[in-house]
Amino acid sequence: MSNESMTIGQVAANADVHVETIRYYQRLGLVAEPPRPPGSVRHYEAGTVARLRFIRRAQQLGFALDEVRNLLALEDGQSCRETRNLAEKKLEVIEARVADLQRMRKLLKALIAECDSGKRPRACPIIATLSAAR
Amino acid sequence: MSNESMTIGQVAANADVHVETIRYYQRLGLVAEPPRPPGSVRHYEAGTVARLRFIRRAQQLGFALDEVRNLLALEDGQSCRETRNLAEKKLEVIEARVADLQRMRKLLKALIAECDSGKRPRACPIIATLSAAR
DNA sequence: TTAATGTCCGTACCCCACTACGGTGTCAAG
DNA sequence: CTTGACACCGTAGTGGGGTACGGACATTAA
Repeated sequence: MSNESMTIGQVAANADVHVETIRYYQRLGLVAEPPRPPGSVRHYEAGTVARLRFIRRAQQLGFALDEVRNLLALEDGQSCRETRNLAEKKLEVIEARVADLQRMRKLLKALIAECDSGKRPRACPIIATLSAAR
Repeated sequence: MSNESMTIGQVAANADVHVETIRYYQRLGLVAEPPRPPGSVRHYEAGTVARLRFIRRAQQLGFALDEVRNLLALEDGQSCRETRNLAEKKLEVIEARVADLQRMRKLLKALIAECDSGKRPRACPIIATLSAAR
């Protein structure tokens, strides 16, 4: 199934992306476009599937395609330090986002509880609190 | 500075968004467009600034404008019970988002730590992990 | 050998969240 | 009362990340 040579459709099925997405990535230079044998279709090696999975995973980690391009560039360069730095920056972004969400979550929970207690003023106090300048 | 009546430019400066963004939100119905006095410009009350800050904040938390619209409905809503239910749904959304981010965070942290441990085989563990078949 | 399915390729289109442009109207300082 | 910044308004363009379309060619199952 994932032998030496696959069609783009087989690659797509294996990597769980659409054919058009592969072509899109080729246009962006994230995936190589193998030469087309005259009078035939392009043949892809199994490594392409791994590369596509790499892209998907990196995206799931919050990397934009532009950042993924950098990660892919490091794949050959074996520069672990640079890769680590990219990952660390991403980690900071994610942690800040989590902290923000946790604050909002806490607030929502408290406000829902307050709603339930019935001892609220006239208007629902939820957004009044959420809207407060931080 | 944030008195009774402000121009759209003052609102924008206070909320740290562009004037055009306010107009865009008005087109989307996220922000009300006050009546235009004949032969004059529109006047905004200070609450608009809070509303814009709320939108920005919710966006930073990863809510799309469409979801923000629902959040804002809490503010505009009259029925406390409905409001409470919306809040509870949003709480679920937030908790799911936190869980997602925590997964990313954990993975990234582990990978960074592995990088730092120096006992890495040959290749960068981050690249190796991203490359691995799922 | 022929019909169905898949590939190739360019171009166009989609959604989202803005951002820019350009012409006219309003306002306030000098 | 002019000048320059700002407001108004419609329309168009941008960037990210794809998705859809359509005609010509290739491959495969029947």
